[in-house]
Amino acid sequence: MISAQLVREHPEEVRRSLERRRADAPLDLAVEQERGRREILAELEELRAGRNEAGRRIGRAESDEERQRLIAEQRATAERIDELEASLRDAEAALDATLGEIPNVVGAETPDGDDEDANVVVRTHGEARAFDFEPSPHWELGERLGIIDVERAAAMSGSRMYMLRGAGARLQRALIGWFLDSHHASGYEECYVPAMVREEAMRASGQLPKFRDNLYRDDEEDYWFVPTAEVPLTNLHADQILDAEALPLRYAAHTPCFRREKTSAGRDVRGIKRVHQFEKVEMYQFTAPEDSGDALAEMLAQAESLLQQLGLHHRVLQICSGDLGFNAAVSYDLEVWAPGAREWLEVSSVSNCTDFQARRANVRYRAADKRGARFVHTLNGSGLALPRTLAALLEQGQQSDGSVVLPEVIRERVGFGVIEPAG
RNA sequence: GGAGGGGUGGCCGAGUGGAUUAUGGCGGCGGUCUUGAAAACCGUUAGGCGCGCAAGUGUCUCGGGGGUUCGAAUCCCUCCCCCUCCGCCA
Repeated sequence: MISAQLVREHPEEVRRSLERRRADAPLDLAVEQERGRREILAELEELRAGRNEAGRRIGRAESDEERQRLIAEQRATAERIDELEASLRDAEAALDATLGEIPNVVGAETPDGDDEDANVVVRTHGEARAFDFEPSPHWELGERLGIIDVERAAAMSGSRMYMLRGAGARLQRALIGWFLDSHHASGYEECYVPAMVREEAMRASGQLPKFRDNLYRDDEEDYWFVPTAEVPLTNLHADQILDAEALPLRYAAHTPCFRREKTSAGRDVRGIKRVHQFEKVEMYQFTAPEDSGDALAEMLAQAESLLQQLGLHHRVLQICSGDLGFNAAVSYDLEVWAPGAREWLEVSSVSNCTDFQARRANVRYRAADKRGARFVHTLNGSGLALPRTLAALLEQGQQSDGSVVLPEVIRERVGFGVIEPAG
């Protein structure tokens, strides 16, 4: 959520940001609602001050008659205060809802552009391997090797579900452990977190109300299934004031991620690229505002190093203004090459959300020598999403004999170096 | 699932309708004293929103929300969390 203060004092800055995003949002309405809220507040506070003063006099009243007279005087005021309090509640709720429709202010370093075609390839690592045979897509490889079973998963759970078996399941588990160990070694505190959270927590991280359509929830109780570990990690410090010396706080967590994918019906239905349930390791940081730029670069490098060590051909994209996520001011995507499917797969998105998410979650910090509390900056980055990483490993590592050779770095951990075709 | 007890400032803890601008203690910070420190004593000790150039000033916050009342930490409703006991359970 952007601040009401920004809307009031620098609406032109927000307007420019919306133009850069090629997005429409009710900025003018927010400006108007913000002004209306203040008008109500001014009258209300004046009446409250009068009431408090009258209360003191009533308490000190020497005779019962005087007390009754003073009380009678207050009746009309009390009614007006009730009215104004109701108006204020409505006005604040309306303003909050309107502000909730406005995306984060685009970062200065984010390149301008209409849509994903304008994203900038910052760098590419490795080269597409030359095959002396026709490389297969991962869904064919997975089935042939007996390690991805879409059919049996669909039988029990429907489309966009999959299961891993044998070497596939073992490889995924090894990767998750290795990712977490890498982040731990780089100073990220490993966390095991709830994958089900309250509605309030979904609001704090900004999933609600805007992205309701993509979330699963329990039918009877107030539990929502997280679409990413970003949700619980954001909430880790919700409503707290942190010590400046404690920043940056860096966390990593592995969770299942649940997504309805309602808005992408029909897209990416083959394979395990877009599914309702998948595993992901997520990195997260809370930083002082002045440090979030460096933290973004560090987090991006951390995610990239995993792909480099895995020897996967990949590229780094800087997301342009028109393709930027709602919460983000600056984002980079990491895409790995899938030679069988002949497409780039997004395995990580690393974003600086500045104070946008921190304001919703109410995460602040206080510098030792300064008064007051300011919102922290939050950053999140996948490190990494498992199904697509797995798909790229299979497609890039496939051999003419149908086997898949695994990268050196993961062999000891997974316990084998080659996945052989099933008998 | 059943029965009961709780939630007050950084921490502990008093307060059960008005003089509370939340008693008191601990901790933190500043000061007096001291060669220095301790002790003692004195002072200070949050956040949000509004008005104001500022100094200030008003208002809200006693787990969250709503209500009763001229007035709520205090009474009522509701939700959340913690603790004890019983049942069930990996």
